[in-house]
Amino acid sequence: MGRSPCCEKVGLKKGPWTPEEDQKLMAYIEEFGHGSWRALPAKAGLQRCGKSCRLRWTNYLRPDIKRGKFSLQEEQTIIQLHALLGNRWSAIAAQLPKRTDNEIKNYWNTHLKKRLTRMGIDPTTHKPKTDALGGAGGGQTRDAANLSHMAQWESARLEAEARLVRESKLQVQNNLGSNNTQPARLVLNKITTQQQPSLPPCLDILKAWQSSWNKPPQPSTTKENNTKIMHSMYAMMLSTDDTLESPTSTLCFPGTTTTTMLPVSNNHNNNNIGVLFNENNSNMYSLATNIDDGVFMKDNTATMLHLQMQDDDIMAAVEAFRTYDDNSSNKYNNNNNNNIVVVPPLLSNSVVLEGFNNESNDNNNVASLVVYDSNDNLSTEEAENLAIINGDGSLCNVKNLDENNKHYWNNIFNLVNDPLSGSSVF
DNA sequence: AACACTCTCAACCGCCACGGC
DNA sequence: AGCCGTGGCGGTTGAGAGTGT
Repeated sequence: MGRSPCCEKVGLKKGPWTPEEDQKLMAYIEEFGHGSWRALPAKAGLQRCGKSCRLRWTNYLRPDIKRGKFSLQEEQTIIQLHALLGNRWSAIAAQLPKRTDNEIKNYWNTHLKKRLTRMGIDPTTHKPKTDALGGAGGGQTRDAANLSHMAQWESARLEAEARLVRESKLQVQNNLGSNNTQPARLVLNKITTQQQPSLPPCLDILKAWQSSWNKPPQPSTTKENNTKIMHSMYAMMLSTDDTLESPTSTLCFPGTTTTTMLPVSNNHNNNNIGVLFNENNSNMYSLATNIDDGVFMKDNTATMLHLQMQDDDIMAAVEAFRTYDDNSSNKYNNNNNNNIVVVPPLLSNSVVLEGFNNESNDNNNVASLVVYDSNDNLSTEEAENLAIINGDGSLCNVKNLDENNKHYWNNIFNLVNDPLSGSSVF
C-alpha cells in the first residue's frame, strides 16, 4: 500500500554526516551541480540516499546559509510571519534569507514558542490564552485586554518591521557595491538626506532619530506615511552593525554599556509614567517609576522593580511590564489600559545617557540633543520630553501621549485587521 | 565523579504536489 | 486519466551537549 522508499535503503548509511562525506558532497555539487538527487550519491561516491544528500546540502552545506544565533530582528520576523502563515516554515524561510526552514522550525519549537507561552500568548493563534481570561475578576479581564492589545500591537509592529527591514536591506544591498565597510552610513545618508558629518556610531543613530523629530506628529497617518516615517527607526537599527537589530532592542557598541529605556505610561496620569531600563545587556529589567518627588530614580530600590528576564528583547520587556502590573500595589493598578510605549533605545555608555527633547530650536524645527549624566536622575520634565514613537510611526512625547494614543491604537487596529497589510508573502 | 534530567538541532520519516510519460 | 518518480514540506525523533543534584 505505502509507497516504497525513495531509494534502496539496504546498505546505505544513516545518521550524522562525517566531514569526509560533507567534503564529497560539496565537491561533487560544486563541480557538477546536484542534478538528480537520486543519482547523486552513486556519482559522488556516497553511501547515502538522495534524500539524505539533499537534506544535508539544503540544511547545512549550502554556502549561502547563515548559521548561529538568530538576531532579534529575525526572531521578530519569524513570530510575525508565523502569526500570518502558521507552520509554513518554507514560506517563512523565504522571508529570511540564508535561514533554512528546518532551522527556523527548530528555533520556533525550542525558543519562540516557549517564550510566547510564557507571555500567556497561545503560540498557535498568537492570541492571549483562554486560561488567562479565566475567572470573573475585573482585573483579569483588564489583564486579558492588555494582553490582547499587546499581542495585536506586537503583531502590527512586527508586520511593519518585517516590511521595512526588507526594504532597508535592499537599500543596503544596492549601496554595498561601492563601499561595503559602512553600510549603515549609506542607509543613513539615504534616509536623512542631510550631509552626514563624521560622527561616532551612537551619534549616527541619534542623528537618524533626530530626523524623525523634524517631522511633526501626524494627525492621521496613511500606510505610505508609516513607511516613510519609520525609516528613521531602521536607520537606527542598521547603524548598529551589519546585523539587523530591532529599534526596540538593546543596542550594542564596542566598549560601551547600554540602556534600553521604555517609557511606560497609562493614559491619564503623568504620575504613573515609568521608565523600563535594561542595562548592560543583562537580562535584568528595572522599572523606574515617577514617584513622589517627581524624579525617575534609577537607583532607588524602594521604587524600582527588578525583573529577571529570560530574553533581552521587547517581548520580555512587555512581559516585565505585565508582570509588574499584575503585582503592583497601586502605581499602575488603575482602571485604564496600561500601554507600553516604546521609544528607540537611548544610548548610554558608562558616563552619559543621551536623549532628545523637543523644546528648543523653534526656528528651524530641529530637535536638540540633551546629554544626561547617567549618574543623575531623570527629572519628570526631562522624561516627559523623551521621544515616543507611536505604533503608526508618528511621534509625540510623553506629555502629549493622551492625544496621540487614539491615533496610535486606531492605526494598530487598522493594520492588524487589514488582511492586505502589505506583507510580501501575500 | 556519577547520574539524571533537560535542551538543542541535525536528521529522518511519511505525506503531498507536481510533472513526465 | 492514471501511474510513477522526484523534490519539497512539516512533524517527529534521538544523540549529544549542557545543567543540576
